Amino acid sequence: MNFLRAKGRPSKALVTREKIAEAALKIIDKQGYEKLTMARIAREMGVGPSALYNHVENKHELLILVEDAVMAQVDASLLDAALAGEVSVRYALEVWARSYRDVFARHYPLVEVIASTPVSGAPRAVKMYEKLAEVLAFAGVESAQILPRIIMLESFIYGSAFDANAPQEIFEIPEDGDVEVPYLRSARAAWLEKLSAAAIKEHKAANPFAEDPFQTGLAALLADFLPAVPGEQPPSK
Amino acid sequence: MNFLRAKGRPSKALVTREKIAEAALKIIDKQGYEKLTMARIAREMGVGPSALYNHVENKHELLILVEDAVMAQVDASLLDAALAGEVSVRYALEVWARSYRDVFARHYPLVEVIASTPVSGAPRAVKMYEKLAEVLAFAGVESAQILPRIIMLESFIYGSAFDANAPQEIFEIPEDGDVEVPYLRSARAAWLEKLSAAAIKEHKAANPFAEDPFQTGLAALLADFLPAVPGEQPPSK
DNA sequence: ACCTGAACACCGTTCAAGT
DNA sequence: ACCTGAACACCGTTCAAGT
Repeated sequence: MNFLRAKGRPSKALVTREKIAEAALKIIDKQGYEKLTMARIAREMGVGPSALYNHVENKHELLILVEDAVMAQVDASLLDAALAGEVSVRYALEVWARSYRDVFARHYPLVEVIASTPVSGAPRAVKMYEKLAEVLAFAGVESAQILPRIIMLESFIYGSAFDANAPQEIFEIPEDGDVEVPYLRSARAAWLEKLSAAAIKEHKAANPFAEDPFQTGLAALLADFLPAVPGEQPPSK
Repeated sequence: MNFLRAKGRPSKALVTREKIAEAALKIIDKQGYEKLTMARIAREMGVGPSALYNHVENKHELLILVEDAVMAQVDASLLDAALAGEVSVRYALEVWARSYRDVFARHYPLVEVIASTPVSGAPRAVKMYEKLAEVLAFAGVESAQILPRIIMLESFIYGSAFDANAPQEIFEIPEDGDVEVPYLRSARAAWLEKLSAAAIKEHKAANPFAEDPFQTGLAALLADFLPAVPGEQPPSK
């Protein structure tokens, strides 16, 4: 692979777990997840593919490394602000959730990894969950309810990350179809008309159709376990 | 591959799209998604792998076939009952959503396929969406709100399907870790204690921890856009 | 301990040849 | 139109050899 380096152990380690995550993220950003192969990651680092196996057990473990790095991109700064009493818990969780969804919309192949792997392998993910648990406790959520509320929010966020990646035409039905779908067709037309007026041109998410479902759902889930804040305006619908 | 059959076109087609989906589901049920390869599907049908390419463009298109077959396993019978006025829309959607989640918890690798592929390629999925749109219209949801409410529910269902597959120990943190996570640890302990009393032994879902987040979240999302039914008891928390 | 380089058992997919 | 069978360009992973 590398024609300049002799065989055998180099005087200084060429590969580290941090450098692997870094190289992987570079490839993901530039070429996408389909191109994320052991060979490409190794090439990006200037070593042979087998060199990676001195630092990770297999590709799944490598993806956990990437997951943890991606987790650190989530904006959890308002969670601290909420603990300091500077913003409401409701608002802090809304901003956090939106950032979480946006980050994993770009990295949706990792959702399966996070959802199926013990968090303990991803220290920065653990840190985020710890902060979240603290915020919910601070907000008065009873102890046994903290984890199920976090999981509830996360489930919605993960699903919404997928939805944000959906093509705009996902609910488009060709006219010539042999089945009649009048309700679906008119529902889509009505929504499209409403959207084209406002949200499409600003398209906050990748998919403008993803905005309302996420915003409305998030507000409903938060309202369910957070006490209403007096003087705060209710989420606009 | 098959040593008994001569080359060339057989008198009767050996492969059809229906048979492909059938063979794929058989493999998924018995060996799981990791083992779902073109070669194995072909082998199950007694043909060579390349024979499949006369019926599907590529593996992704094959997965859409599977998706559509799996969609048909979702229990949508109560949606009809709701339209007939036999049960409340709320209850019908709850049963539908639970079935949907259970089915795709078993088939979570398909979630990415559904979420990223136009529904028009999956006729049975279209049928389900049409029925859903009709039910929401029947319940008085305004036209432009029907599709965003469906997507909102679906996002939560997909995320919950992943969560149902999570290992029980996903939030377990080893004692010897170098980071302190007191809030997360006590939140987990409190929930575990509450759960072990009741839900663990009956474990409706694969993962008993998935039950409360799903039930509570679903109720909150439904309550947000369905008018309260007088005389119906509110969802127990 | 940590690299190289060859090798292995698979993947999905293509395509000429055949009826 | 629809199959076979050989082939291709990859995959992730293993392991002896080397320092």
